[in-house]
Amino acid sequence: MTKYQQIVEYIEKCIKNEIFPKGSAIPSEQELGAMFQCSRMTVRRALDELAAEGVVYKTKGRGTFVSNIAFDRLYSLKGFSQIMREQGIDYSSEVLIFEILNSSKDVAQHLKILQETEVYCLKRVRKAMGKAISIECVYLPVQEFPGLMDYDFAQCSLYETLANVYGVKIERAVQSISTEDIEGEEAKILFGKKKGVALKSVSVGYGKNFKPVEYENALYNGYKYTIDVVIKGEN
Amino acid sequence: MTKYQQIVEYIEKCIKNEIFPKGSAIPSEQELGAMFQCSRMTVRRALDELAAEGVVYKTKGRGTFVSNIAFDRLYSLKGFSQIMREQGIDYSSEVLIFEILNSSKDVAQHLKILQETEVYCLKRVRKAMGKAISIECVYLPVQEFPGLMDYDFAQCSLYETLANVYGVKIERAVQSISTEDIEGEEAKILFGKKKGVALKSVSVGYGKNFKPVEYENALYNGYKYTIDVVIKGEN
DNA sequence: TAGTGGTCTAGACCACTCA
DNA sequence: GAGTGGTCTAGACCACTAT
Repeated sequence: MTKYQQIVEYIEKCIKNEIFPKGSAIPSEQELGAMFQCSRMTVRRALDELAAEGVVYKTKGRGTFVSNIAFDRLYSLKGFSQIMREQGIDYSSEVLIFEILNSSKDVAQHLKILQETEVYCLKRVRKAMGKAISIECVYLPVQEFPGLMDYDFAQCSLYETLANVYGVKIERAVQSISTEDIEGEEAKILFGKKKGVALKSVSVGYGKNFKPVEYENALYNGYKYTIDVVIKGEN
Repeated sequence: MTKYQQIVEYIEKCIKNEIFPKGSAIPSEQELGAMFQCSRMTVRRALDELAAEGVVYKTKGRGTFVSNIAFDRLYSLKGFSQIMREQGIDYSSEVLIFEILNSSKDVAQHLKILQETEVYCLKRVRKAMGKAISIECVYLPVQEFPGLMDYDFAQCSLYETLANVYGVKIERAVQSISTEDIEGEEAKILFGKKKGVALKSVSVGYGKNFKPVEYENALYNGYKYTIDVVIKGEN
């Protein structure tokens, strides 16, 4: 573990234990440098990281202060399983479709691949406490993830499988949210009715080299579920 | 302008002019240091900023490369006026309510102020090309923004007024998106019907010291309008 | 083996805030 | 005027990638 990571951890711990209470000043860069026997640049590296996360904020000429709000480190980009597990919610997934097909124009465009290229199509119903929350359909290029069909995604987390088995982590995603009239099977699953208005999310997840990894199309019961987002400004 | 900002600008310009094409390696940190007559640390400061924005990505032992996707620098956090202007869309706003009232419990909690504290309530209809897109209701503490009633927010951008007049910039926001049944006046404005299902956005904007600045409650016609979001991972 | 980015040092000068 | 964060230097060693 590097020195600046140690400093980050130390400060996070102090904030959590309220040794550095919310709104208070933390030790100056010089003091921290003395504490950790390191140069000021190393301390700055740590503080800049904490400032980018919103844990602290800096004011020139005054000092560095603990933020009054604790944002989640990464609000979304977690995947359903992780979010549910963290919140201690009893969840499950039901696989409706898992197959290989030739990509449509829409899917190909979003994944930046040629039309008719083979893609996995994984359609699942997400449930929390036994009730359907969303119907989610994910497309991934077969070429990038050979052997994905061996996994049972009623049990496995897709995000975790991509990360652990293929070493691919979603670094960034672009999501568009709208409403959509739905009926038939989907309406029945989400609302228990013949027709309804769903919260629709279309998103593309990008990997390390900013190459599209997954294209996802999800319908939520927007009366029971909200999509939460943290939006960050410059810096 | 600082040196690292000059380097950032130079690289952004080269990428835009395709002097550094997408996917290609940009000059190494040493080379850039020689070009700009500066130390490697200064170059790194510039490259780290570009990497955080997703403009370039770095790989240890290989080099720094131009990303294949260009994300907007700040996707949201712009406010309605700015987004519309950037996209060249003809827009307008109609003020339904602009008054000072004592904050409800809900508003007080989100703004982290005492209940019954005076807040501005600004309710506007947002229109693009003459058609209503959203009904937006913003609450701001009166104490922080004395004299706000002097402005006509049918014409002025709220975000720009906060920034230019009061020096307050929204640095971060948390937004929750869901669906909501609406009827009466609101349904008539958004859908031209007696009833409808709207895309509902509840958000809190935070300023420099992560103090809540504004609490906003908006209803969108989710059939005509989508909420777009960029979600970033760690780093 | 040569080149790259990742980490780190021990200084320096500046603009800013606050008493 | 003392202290703070913002910027910058001119080196250093390391782990990693490529050939």
